[in-house]
Amino acid sequence: MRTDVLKLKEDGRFNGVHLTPEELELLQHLHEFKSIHARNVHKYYEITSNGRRKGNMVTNRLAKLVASGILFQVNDKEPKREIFRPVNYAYRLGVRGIEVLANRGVFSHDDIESKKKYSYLVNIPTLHNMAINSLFMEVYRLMWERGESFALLNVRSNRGENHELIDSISKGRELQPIIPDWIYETEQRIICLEVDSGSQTLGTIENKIARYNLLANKSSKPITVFFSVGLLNGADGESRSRDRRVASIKETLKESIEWADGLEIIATPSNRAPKILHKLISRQSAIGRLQMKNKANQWIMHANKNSPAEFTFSISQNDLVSQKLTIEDQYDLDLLAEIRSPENMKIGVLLFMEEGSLFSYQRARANVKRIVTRIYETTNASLKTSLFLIYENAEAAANDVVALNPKCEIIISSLDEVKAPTREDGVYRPLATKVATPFTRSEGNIL
DNA sequence: CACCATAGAGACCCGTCACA
DNA sequence: TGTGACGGGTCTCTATGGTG
Repeated sequence: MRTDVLKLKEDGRFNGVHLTPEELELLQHLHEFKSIHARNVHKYYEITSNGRRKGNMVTNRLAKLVASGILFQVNDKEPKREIFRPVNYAYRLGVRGIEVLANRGVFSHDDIESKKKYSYLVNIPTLHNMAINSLFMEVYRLMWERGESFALLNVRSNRGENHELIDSISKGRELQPIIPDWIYETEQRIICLEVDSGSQTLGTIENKIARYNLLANKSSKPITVFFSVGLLNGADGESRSRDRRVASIKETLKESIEWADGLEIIATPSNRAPKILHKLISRQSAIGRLQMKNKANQWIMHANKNSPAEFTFSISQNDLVSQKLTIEDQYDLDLLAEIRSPENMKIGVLLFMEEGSLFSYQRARANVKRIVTRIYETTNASLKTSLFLIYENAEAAANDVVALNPKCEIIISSLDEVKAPTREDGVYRPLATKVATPFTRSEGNIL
């Protein structure tokens, strides 16, 4: 017998109903989102039932909640329409749902009447809002699978305009107010979500980032701006243009930009957004420069240990290269490696990369330029120097959009791959996925 | 009189089906 | 995805009557 359900009685207007804790939480999300597309409500039930409830079972349950006044169903049916069009359904809080939340202290009892009065204005979510909500649900799924919750992680999830940071800035009038599509606030950072359908000009994006930069200067907590590009989550037809859009957002930022302390910018295609966002939400602290150097060092060690004897990977002792390429600024490389085989030798400029990170991208871009201008153009060509972009895992390495022109050799690798470098056939392949053109990659030898 | 055990009625839950 | 209908199963409420 469940003792954690909230029991509501039949009251003349509405049927009685028992609400589970998960359903009460759903009501809170519904309060924040104002309305949620039926598809996403179904997703929520599927997640919280560990996949047991789906399809009609959920529909039935929702009908129950509607009959008991907890939810209200909205749709975009049109009375007379000859052309068939699938009907969209969405749910918002019903009158009793509003009362339940007030009783639980989500908002004050004084607000009940106005909320009831204006709830009819809430309609089917727009595509844009649906995308924000879909992303929310996918992050929720990842959290659920790991036994996490917003409460446990101490994360607040809010509509952008409801956040006091945005409030205080708008009041001061020092800034044209900027309202994120959504805000996730963790103990460590404030994540401002921007869902990008590609309709804004790059100038607008640039302007937005500039304002976030100012905002970050005023905020006591580090700010992460998260661009999720694309409205449809799984659709592949979209993916090519999505990658290009991500690339141009990343390219927007000039190298000379002065980053505010604690400002971090992420740009990613929407299909990768849930994983990256979840990592940001659940991760306790950001990766600092020392850790990046450490990761690069790990890569060298694992690569050396797991490669056949004729290959050696070591930290470079070459002073000449080191003097030319090590520049102590924000784009500085993590480590210089030396890779040797009996016949060959190559210098690797190692950067630890985080998927989606604009900062990582800028470092990569700056280091390509450094290799070209400081090595290729000023020393004799016998010294081969390549840029190595090292990711935490193979998935991140494969999916990050790094649309660079390979003016020098750019090799994509990951810690995963050097930890377990042999494939099924037992043949060691020096892992070398190379950037062929900004949007294509090829396989090749490491030397 | 306060308290407890019990049993039946009704409320609610869940999954399934056909069909729109 | 939705609606409406079905039916078995569980839980809750309440009336009733016995007991110390």
